Amino acid sequence: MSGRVLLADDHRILREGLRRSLEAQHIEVVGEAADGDEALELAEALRPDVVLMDVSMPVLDGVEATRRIRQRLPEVRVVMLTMHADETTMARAIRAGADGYLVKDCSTEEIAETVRLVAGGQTAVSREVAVSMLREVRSMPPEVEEVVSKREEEVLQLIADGCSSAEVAEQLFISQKTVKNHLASIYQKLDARDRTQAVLRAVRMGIVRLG
Amino acid sequence: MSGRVLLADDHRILREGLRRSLEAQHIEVVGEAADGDEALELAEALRPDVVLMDVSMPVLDGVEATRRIRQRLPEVRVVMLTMHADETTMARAIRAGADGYLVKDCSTEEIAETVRLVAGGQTAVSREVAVSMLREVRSMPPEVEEVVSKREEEVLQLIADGCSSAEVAEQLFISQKTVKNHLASIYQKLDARDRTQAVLRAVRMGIVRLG
DNA sequence: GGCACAACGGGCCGTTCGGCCCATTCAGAT
DNA sequence: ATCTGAATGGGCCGAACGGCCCGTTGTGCC
Repeated sequence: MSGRVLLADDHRILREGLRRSLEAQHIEVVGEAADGDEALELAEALRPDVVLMDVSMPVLDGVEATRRIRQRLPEVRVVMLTMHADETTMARAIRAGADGYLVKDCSTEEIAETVRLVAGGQTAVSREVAVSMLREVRSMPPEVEEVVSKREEEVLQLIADGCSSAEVAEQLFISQKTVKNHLASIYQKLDARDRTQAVLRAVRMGIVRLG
Repeated sequence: MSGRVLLADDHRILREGLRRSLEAQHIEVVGEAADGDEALELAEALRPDVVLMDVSMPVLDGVEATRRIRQRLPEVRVVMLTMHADETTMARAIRAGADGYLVKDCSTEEIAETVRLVAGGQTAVSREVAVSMLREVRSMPPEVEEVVSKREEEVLQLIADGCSSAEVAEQLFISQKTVKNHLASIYQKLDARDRTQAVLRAVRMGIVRLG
C-alpha cells in the first residue's frame, strides 16, 4: 500500500523535487503532468492510486481537473497542493472531490504520510488547512459557492465595474440580449430585482471585488 | 477658572449624576438641556464656558448643535460625550468644532479635568478616543465627509436598501421628481452615471451601510 | 439686501432596463 | 437515449431611469 502516484504541477523543478522526496519515502511516482489536461489524460492511462495536484495550472485548473478525474475515475484519489491555505479555493477543491489538501511548505514526510493515508482510503489535510477549514465552516452557513454560473459572475463583475448592459455585451463579445438573459438569471438566483441590488448582494457574498 | 458648565443630554438621570459629580469637583453647572435645540438656546442665554454635550439627542443631533454653537458663540467651548469611541462620529464632532471628546465610562475626575482644560483653552480627549483618532487619521487621506448632503445620504441609503425611486419618494414623503433630482446631484458628486455606481462608491466611501 | 445652496417640485424626452414569450446548441448527468 | 442546465440569441412592451429645461421656498453667509 505504498501507492502509485501521479504528479501534476506546472513547475518542473517542483515536480522533480517531489519525485525525489516521495521516492526516498518508498513511494512510486508513475508519471508527471504539466497541466490539468495532461493530468486528466495520464490519470486515465496510468490509473494511479493518488494524484498529487497543484491548484493553479495552465490550460485546465487543478480544481477542475480534480472534478473530472473524480468523476470518470472514482477509484483515483486526489491530493491538492497549494501555496497558501486559501479558504475559498480549499472549499472548491473539497467539493470537487479532493481527499487531501496540503500547503506546499509542509515537510516531505507530511506529504508522504498524506499520500499513504489517502491511498488507503483516508482523507487528510495539513494542520494549517485544518485551521482554515474550521473558520470556513463556522462562517459559512449555506453553500455560497456556485450560486451563479461562471459567465454570470463575469457579467456581475463588469456591472460592478461600471458597465452598462451594452458595454458588458461588448466586453464579452455577446449580444445585449444575452447579457439581459444572464442578468435575469442572476436576479432570480440572488433574489434581486435590479442590477443595483444584484451587485450589492454579490459584493456582500464575495462574488465580485470592488475597485 | 473652574468653569461654568452647561449639560446637554436627553437622559435626566445622567444629567443629574454629572451635575453632582462636577459640583463635587467644584465645577459650577449653570444649566441643563434635554435636546440639541435647548442646548443651543441655553448656550446663547447663559454663555457657559463649556457645554458638555451628548452625541445622540432628539430634535437636534449633538454634533449639529455643536456646529451651530461654535458658529454663533465661538467663545463657548464644547466637549462631546459619547457611549463608544466611534471613529466616524468622532471625526464629525471634531470637524463640527468640539474641543473635547469623552467616552461615558471614563471617571468623573477625568471629566472634570477635561472641562477645566477645555475651559482654559486646551483641547482634550479620552485615552480611548486618542487611540481611535490615530486609526482615523492614518486611514483617511482626504476629507471623506460632507461630499453628499444629509438628504442625499438618506436617498443613497434607501437605494442601497433596495428601494426604487418611487419607494424612496414614499419613504421620505417627497415626490419622485425630487428623488431624481437628488440622484442627479449625487451622480455628479460621486462621479457616477447610474444608481448602481453611486451606491457602490457610497459603500466604498462608508457613506452607506449594507445589510 | 443679496448671493449661494439645499430641498422641494413640474414637464419633456430618449434610452435603458426588466419581464415575458420564444428558439438553438452543446455538455454533462441519469 | 433522454433530459437538464448553461450559454447563446430574437422580439415585444411597459415601466423605470437619467438628462435637460425650468420654477419656488427657506436657511445660512457675507
